[in-house]
Amino acid sequence: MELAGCGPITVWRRMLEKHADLVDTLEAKLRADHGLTATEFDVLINIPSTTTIRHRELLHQIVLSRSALSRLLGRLETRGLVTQTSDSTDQRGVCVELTPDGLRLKRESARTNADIVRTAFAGLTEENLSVLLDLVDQIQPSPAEPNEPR
Amino acid sequence: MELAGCGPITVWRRMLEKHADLVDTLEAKLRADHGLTATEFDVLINIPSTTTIRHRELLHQIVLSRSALSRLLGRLETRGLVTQTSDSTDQRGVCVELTPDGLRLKRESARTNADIVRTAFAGLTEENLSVLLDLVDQIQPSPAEPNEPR
DNA sequence: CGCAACTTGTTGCATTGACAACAATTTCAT
DNA sequence: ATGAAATTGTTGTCAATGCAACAAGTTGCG
Repeated sequence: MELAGCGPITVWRRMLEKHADLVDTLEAKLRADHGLTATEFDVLINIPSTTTIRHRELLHQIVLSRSALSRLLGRLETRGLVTQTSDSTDQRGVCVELTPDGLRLKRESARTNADIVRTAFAGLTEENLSVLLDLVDQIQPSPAEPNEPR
Repeated sequence: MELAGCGPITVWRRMLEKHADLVDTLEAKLRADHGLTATEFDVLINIPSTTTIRHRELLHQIVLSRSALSRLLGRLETRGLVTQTSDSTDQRGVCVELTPDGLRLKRESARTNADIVRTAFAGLTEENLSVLLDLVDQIQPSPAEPNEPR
């Protein structure tokens, strides 16, 4: 039997709630202040400021299908936030680069994001943060076993 | 300046990663073992086992638009997991009830879900869980201020 | 009563995402 | 070299979601 409110399921549920709350707050602010969805923000943040990056690389850093990324970058290009050029060393590849507008938006939205996160965590001391990080690291999801014994 | 790897942004990023990992694991298993999406699972879990519930009530407990809930319940009904009947005391309302199949699926999927969560948290002691819960509760997202000073 | 305002659920429409199929290119084994 | 296999990105198609508009029912104020 588990102590009142301290079983893993309870903790997980609470984490889910907090996660949803904070993500909602972040998405609302990014949308309102910068016209960005969470996914667009993630992509923007992962495009280097001073060089290009290939779709392939971006895919490793964010959670999105290739097709979704492809179309999302198309939208960003239409909005003038990035440019896409063929990789000269590998004709299959597409290099993405921030435009000046895109770079500005990246910086501004990153600041917005960081401000909100800092505010949310404002009640925790350095020590708290350190302990929290340590505990979170001890959560170990089994990595979705790919074995399907047919 | 923040200590190496202990700023709120770092902690938040790590929490995002763990969250995504665990959610992925849960979704994969629910899908594979029970043919349920995460949303369907959430809905199923929130339908009482021995009585009916109205759409309105369900909406308070899960994160979904009315239209999405309406259609999702339609799907569950088609699959024979729930029945929907008009509320006799309020003709606007729709009462949802689990079928025997739905009840069984609710129980089985809840067990699957709990097993995975428990496994993921297996490395944490009771004390750890308690501390983690406490720290998580101290995270306070500003509730997406609804003031739009036009 | 009687009509306006609210509540509740459904439907039309647009957006976004994943998966599968595809085309173009590169890599690798022979 | 040469053809098979792998990589990379795009496009077709479909499922799921949210918003707006709507229909039906309820409530409340006069």
